[in-house]
Amino acid sequence: MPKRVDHRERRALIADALMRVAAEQGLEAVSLRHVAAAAGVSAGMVQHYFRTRDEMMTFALAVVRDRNEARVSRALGALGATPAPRTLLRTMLAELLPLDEERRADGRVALAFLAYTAVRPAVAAALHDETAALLGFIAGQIRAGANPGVDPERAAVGLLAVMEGLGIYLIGGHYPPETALAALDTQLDLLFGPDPDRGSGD
Amino acid sequence: MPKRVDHRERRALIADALMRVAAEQGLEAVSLRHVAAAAGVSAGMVQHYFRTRDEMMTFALAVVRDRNEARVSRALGALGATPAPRTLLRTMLAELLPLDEERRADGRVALAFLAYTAVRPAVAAALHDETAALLGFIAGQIRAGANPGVDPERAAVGLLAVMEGLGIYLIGGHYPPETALAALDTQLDLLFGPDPDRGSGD
DNA sequence: CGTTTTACGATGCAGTCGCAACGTAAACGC
DNA sequence: GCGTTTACGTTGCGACTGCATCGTAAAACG
Repeated sequence: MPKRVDHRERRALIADALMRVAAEQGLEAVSLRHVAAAAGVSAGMVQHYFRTRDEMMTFALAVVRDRNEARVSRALGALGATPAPRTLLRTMLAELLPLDEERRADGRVALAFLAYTAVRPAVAAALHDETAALLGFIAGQIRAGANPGVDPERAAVGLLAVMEGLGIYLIGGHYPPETALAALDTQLDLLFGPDPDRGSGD
Repeated sequence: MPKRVDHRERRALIADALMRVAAEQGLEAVSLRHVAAAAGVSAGMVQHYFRTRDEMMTFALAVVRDRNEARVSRALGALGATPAPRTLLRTMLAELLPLDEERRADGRVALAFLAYTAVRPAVAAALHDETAALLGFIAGQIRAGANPGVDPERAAVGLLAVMEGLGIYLIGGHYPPETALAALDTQLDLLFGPDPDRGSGD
């Protein structure tokens, strides 16, 4: 048994198991023993890499955020340089929507963490900056390309809220992915005017 | 000690304590003993009115929904007969937003239940009809008063998602109530055109 | 009056929890 | 070579969990 192991790899392995447990049974089912079992390792090993459950949770929360960030930057990277603002926003927001089962699973975990942080203000504070930055970015894109007369800051808040809300309802299975995408495009139509690349309807 | 007590009253009392616990510490802190302590009664009494924890949870979930419904119908009732669609929607959606601490507390509980039902599909199914009905109602209002060219169904999905998303960010404290209200009004502006009753800005 | 029903409070039990403590085997530093 | 460090696996403890059970007091019913 080698003495030197990659800590990051092990922690990622465990966090992965944690997210599987959380996605299937919720955060309250996330215990040392459950996560260890899901990862196929001993409880002692989990304890070796995360000294407390809180530490494990915090790490997993960071993983969730990193995954989303990676998804977005990958999607945006495939877009080529200087895409149109509308295209950029649509790509980014659609990527953040839980449209397939993989993202739905991640979405369930993210939702669980949302409720988790809602009663732990100290943890939640770390997310404010992220939202503010995202809002600023979206506002910039809107300013660059949207109809005159729309307030970029306000429209950005609305657009991000649409994405978040659509995600919630998708996770709950209240409507199919197509409905969410249609609503997203409708929202973009409202801000940018009808998309010339798409028939104004379906 | 009277033999005859109002079961509904007792259950409401307990559910109220449950919601206080859930709002402050999350659903995972909701245990027989905690709820009993918060309600100032014995654990045995809680067990007398709710035979299982699940039964208690289900009841509390219903209470959350009833509260929102009551809030909305009260707000709409104060609006007089046949209000303008835009006014009606704005009143309804603003009422559902967690703008004050009372609604924020309820919102935290609702968010916790959202994550709770996300891993209990059977419970979640009951919410689909509610969303569908709400969507239908909103679409009707949009059809009645919005700009021509907007698809009522799609716009309804977007509008409801905006409300939900704004609520999430408000609960997280990502921005103040005014920002959320401004975004809501901006959204309504997009659908109905600028509100003549309000200066197109602040 | 007595009996039944309702409304609890108290206790106990099996299971799970986080976490500390301990033991051990393997690799590195010397 | 040997001691130290790292990487675990195992065990156990105290606290908590949901829930069943039991006892009891009081009101309703006959």
